[in-house]
Amino acid sequence: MKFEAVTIKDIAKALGLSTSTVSRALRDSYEISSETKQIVLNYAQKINYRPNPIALSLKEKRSRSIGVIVCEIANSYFSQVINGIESVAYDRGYNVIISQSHESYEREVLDLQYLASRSIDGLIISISAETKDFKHLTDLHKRGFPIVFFDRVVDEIQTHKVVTNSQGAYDATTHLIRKGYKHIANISNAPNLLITKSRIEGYKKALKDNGLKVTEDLIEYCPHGGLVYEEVETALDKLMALNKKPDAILSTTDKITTSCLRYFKAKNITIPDDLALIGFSNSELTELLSPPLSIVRQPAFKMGEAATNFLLELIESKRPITNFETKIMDTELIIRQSTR
Amino acid sequence: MKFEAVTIKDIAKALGLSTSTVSRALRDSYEISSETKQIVLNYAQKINYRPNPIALSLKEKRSRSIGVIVCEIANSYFSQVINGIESVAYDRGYNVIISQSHESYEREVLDLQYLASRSIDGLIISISAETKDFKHLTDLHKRGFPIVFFDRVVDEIQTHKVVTNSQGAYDATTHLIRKGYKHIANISNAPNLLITKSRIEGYKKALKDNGLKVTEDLIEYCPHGGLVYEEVETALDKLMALNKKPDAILSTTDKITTSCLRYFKAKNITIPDDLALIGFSNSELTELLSPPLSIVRQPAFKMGEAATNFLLELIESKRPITNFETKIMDTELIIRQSTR
DNA sequence: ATTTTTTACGCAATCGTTCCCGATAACGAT
DNA sequence: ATCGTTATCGGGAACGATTGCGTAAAAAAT
Repeated sequence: MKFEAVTIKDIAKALGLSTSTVSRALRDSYEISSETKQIVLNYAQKINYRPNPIALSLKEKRSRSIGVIVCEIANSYFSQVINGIESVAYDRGYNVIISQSHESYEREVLDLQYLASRSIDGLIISISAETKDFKHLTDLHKRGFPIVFFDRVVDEIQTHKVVTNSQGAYDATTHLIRKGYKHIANISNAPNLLITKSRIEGYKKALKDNGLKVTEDLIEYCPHGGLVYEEVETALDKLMALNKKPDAILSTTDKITTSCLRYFKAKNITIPDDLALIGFSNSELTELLSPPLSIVRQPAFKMGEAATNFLLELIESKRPITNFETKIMDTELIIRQSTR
Repeated sequence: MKFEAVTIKDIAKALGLSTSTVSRALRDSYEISSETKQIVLNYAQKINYRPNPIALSLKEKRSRSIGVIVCEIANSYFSQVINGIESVAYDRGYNVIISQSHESYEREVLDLQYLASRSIDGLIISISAETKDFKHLTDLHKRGFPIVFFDRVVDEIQTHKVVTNSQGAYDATTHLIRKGYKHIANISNAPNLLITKSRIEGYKKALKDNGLKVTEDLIEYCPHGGLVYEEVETALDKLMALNKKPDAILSTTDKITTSCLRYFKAKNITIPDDLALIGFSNSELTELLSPPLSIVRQPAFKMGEAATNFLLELIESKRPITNFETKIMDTELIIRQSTR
């Protein structure tokens, strides 16, 4: 069942004009008499004419839509980022097409192929935890395709980026130390990711600044970003089996944080009595959890806005941009009962 | 900065062929000799040719993309539905463009205008809580535009729909009654929505079936679907100010359920000792909440899949479909400690 | 050897829109 | 009366891809 819409030709035929005249009348060109304009405008209004965006895209070589690739939209952080992206895009007349990589490199490559063949004008991406090879991105980037990274960025590609700093992990760790915890474990995303490195760096620096030793055994990674519960379970099993068990845990992603909570609940480990827990999270439910969770919150919405502004600057710039910016945003530390 | 991609013309020119030959070679037409095919295929591969989907869309009068309008994607239920939509759409070679109404009628109309002018082949929508006038939808529908409703459907538009039945509210209410609660309040979405009516119907039927009286004072509505916390607060204030205070609460949307929890926490009302709470929710954190929440869970992912299959059937059907189906799906009752 | 068929390709229209050129008329200036 | 100017509009190419139709040469049939 096809849906036939009104075209400029229909108007032209009905009014006995040429398509050029109708087109110009609709665009309020000086070349068209005001009477003709009125006739065309009235008729277009009457039959509810809408320009065909596809024809326009073909002509203008731009689709006015941008692609977004994230691992999961059913994740508070990413859905908030997408809200930020959408709000800016909407204001500037762009469509947003969202794809999910589900933390799979293969799927990310497919998503990109799917989006990149000119149906989008630019891309905002947070790479999957699996992604170690960036050829799919560098290829596009080298050919001048506008890309902006956020959250999980790629170091070797020179473009605009939006990230949070290592201060969040630093502050969280410092907070734990001040509360008297001494064996602070860190459970993070895949080790190849820059945000993982950055957050572990913040964690380590806080330890050193407070005269505590860094123990590599206390650092665990989740290669799939905690998307599968079992990898968090394995990591925590290892931590809990240590001779010197941790007395506090810092988790550096949304998904891992709640998985930790699930684990401790299953094992009947009481927080914060047996163990303190603080984690990165953008969920709005953390204060309603048992116990209310101390968290590091990222300015997700603002990060989405910033990334989109960056991308639209790249897309709409007349000449190639070589002066790239990395926007580093502050996190917010919210102390509740899980670290008391 | 524009991004120039390879076209069929570039291949034709480079190989000294016509565009038709190249096109046919790429489509493996029988009219082209196997040697020519090989040459074209190799060259296309080498320069990484991708057909321009916009040109194809213009020619075929279809964009292979579908629009989705929901109130919020940062909502467990809707993000899970979107996952279901995406998985089917992806398999069938369709793009998904997501818009959020933020429970605003005005925004919903704008979103629709934005999407509908032929850049999408069909629409999957759950209308906003504010929407009482359906002209924007009926107009499109009358012109043969494929629309599928889910969750918040529109009665007067004849098309495929995907909903859950009133059994969820019935089961939840029955469960409360069995647990000995006698004054069960109901706090729901906007009264104009069909799902609100259906869920209240299930609630009332359960009361009657168990010999309890329906008290209209115990039913409260949130005109904005609980998107603003204050309306839930107002509703609960009213319920708590009743002479005969409720001893249990049934909330029928995700957002309202967690808002209830937030309210009771703020007021130091203990669940389930002071009051029992059961609510519709698709959040994965409900079992980690304080207390673990009894919930009615909707098969969100499956609903998204079903809606998409319906829509693609409408889109890809050769002749108009007049035999519309409403798929009614079962909810799942999960009992935890908030109703003990 | 001639006709017919097959093979393998090109031409040009098409989708809806814009925009570069022309074209035509009216009008004033010379 | 002729020319230049201006106002107003139409023709047609272009965007990238597909496809019906035409046609040359080669192959097959007569």
